[in-house]
Amino acid sequence: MHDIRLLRDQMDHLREGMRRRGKLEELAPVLNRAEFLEKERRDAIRVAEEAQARRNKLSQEVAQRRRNGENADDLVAESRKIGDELTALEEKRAAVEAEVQQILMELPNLTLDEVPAGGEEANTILRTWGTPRAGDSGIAPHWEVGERLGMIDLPRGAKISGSGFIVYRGAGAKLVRALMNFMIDVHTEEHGYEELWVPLLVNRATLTGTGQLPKFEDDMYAIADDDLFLIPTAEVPVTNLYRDEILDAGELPRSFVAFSACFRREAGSAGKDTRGLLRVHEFDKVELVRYATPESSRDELEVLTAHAEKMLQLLELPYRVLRLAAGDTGFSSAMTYDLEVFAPGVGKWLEVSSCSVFTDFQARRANIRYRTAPGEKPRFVHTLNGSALAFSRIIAALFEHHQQSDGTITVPAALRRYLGRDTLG
RNA sequence: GGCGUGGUGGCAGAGUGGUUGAAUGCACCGGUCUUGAAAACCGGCGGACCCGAAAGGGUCUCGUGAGUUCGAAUCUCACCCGCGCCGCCA
Repeated sequence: MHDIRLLRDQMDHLREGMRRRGKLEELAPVLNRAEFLEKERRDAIRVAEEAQARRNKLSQEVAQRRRNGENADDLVAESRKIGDELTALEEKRAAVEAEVQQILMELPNLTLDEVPAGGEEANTILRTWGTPRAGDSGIAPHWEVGERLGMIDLPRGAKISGSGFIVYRGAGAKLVRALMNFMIDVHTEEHGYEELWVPLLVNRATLTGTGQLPKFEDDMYAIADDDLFLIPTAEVPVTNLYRDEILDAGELPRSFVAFSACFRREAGSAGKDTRGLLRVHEFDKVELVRYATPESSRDELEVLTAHAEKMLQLLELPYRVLRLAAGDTGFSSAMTYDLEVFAPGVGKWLEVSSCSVFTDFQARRANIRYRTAPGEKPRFVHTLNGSALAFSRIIAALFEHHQQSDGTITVPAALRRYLGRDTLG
């Protein structure tokens, strides 16, 4: 969420930000409305507070007179009149505030200056690591390998839950467990992250904090009876860990790693990547989250991204790093790098990580602050997160990139001790 | 799920309708003292918002939201959360 003060003195900045995301046309009327409402809001506050101040004074005089045994009926009558005024003023203030708040909650974050304007076509490849295998060299797609080797069972996943739900079995199931331990171990032991294990069901306040609500309710699985939602990513519970708290400057930066299942309805994506493991409703992921100061957050994005890249290097999977253009950058993010790994069986680059800095956008929503020094005013922290990594697509890439001509799969060295073998199949 | 009980500032803990944003203690910050530190003493010390160039002034905030009242931390109702016991349960 943006600072409401932007509506007073930085409307141009706000409009420019929306333009870079390609949303100005859509949002211009909303921005104008918000600018007007913010003026109304402050006006209503001022008038109401003046009335309240008058009433408070009268109440004290009433108390004073009563103590002296004097009559105060006239003051009481006047005070009551102010009370009626206040009720009306409050109503107006609440209505205006609710509307401006609603608008503010649904405006995407401003991207950093270095983020190019434009949509997906304006994304740029920053660097590539490793050598992708040719996509036409007879490499079987991961679902064929997985089924042939008895490691994934898509028909039964569909039977149990529906399409887009996977059953891993045998060495495939163990691979999931191995990936989890491997990734968490590297991040805790080599990158200094604190390990967390978090709830998969969260409440509305939590989802509002990270930006999924109110705008993206339809993208999530909901438990209506309890007003809870299945998390789309561990970012949600982890970032909200310190919601409504004030940290000491000495505690920053803080970094957390958490494994979780992730649930996505993928509303509106019917027909895309329907085969195999590429786009599913439930997948597993190891997520990194960092809390940083505003001064360091930009640099921390590089650190975070390097940590995610490290995992791909250890898994010996060729990948490329994309700088997303403003229009392709997520709602809450100010700048995002996507990591894409090449899967030669399907001949596609697969997004396996998205590393973002959110500036104070999430922190303001979630009210996560820190104090630079004792006695100083609290400031909002900056939050970052990135997948490191998303399992199902990584498994697809492992099955395809490390596929041998005899149909077996070579296990990357770093993963062998977790899996207990160096070949699958 | 049932019954009971409780939610006050960073923590502990007073306060049951009127100068209470809130005693007191601890913690924290500044100062005096000290070679230095500790102790002692003095002072300060929640957050959000509005007006203002600033100085400063004002409003809100005692789990959340409604209500009673001229006036609510204090009274009423609903909800949320904690704790205890019972029930159920991986």
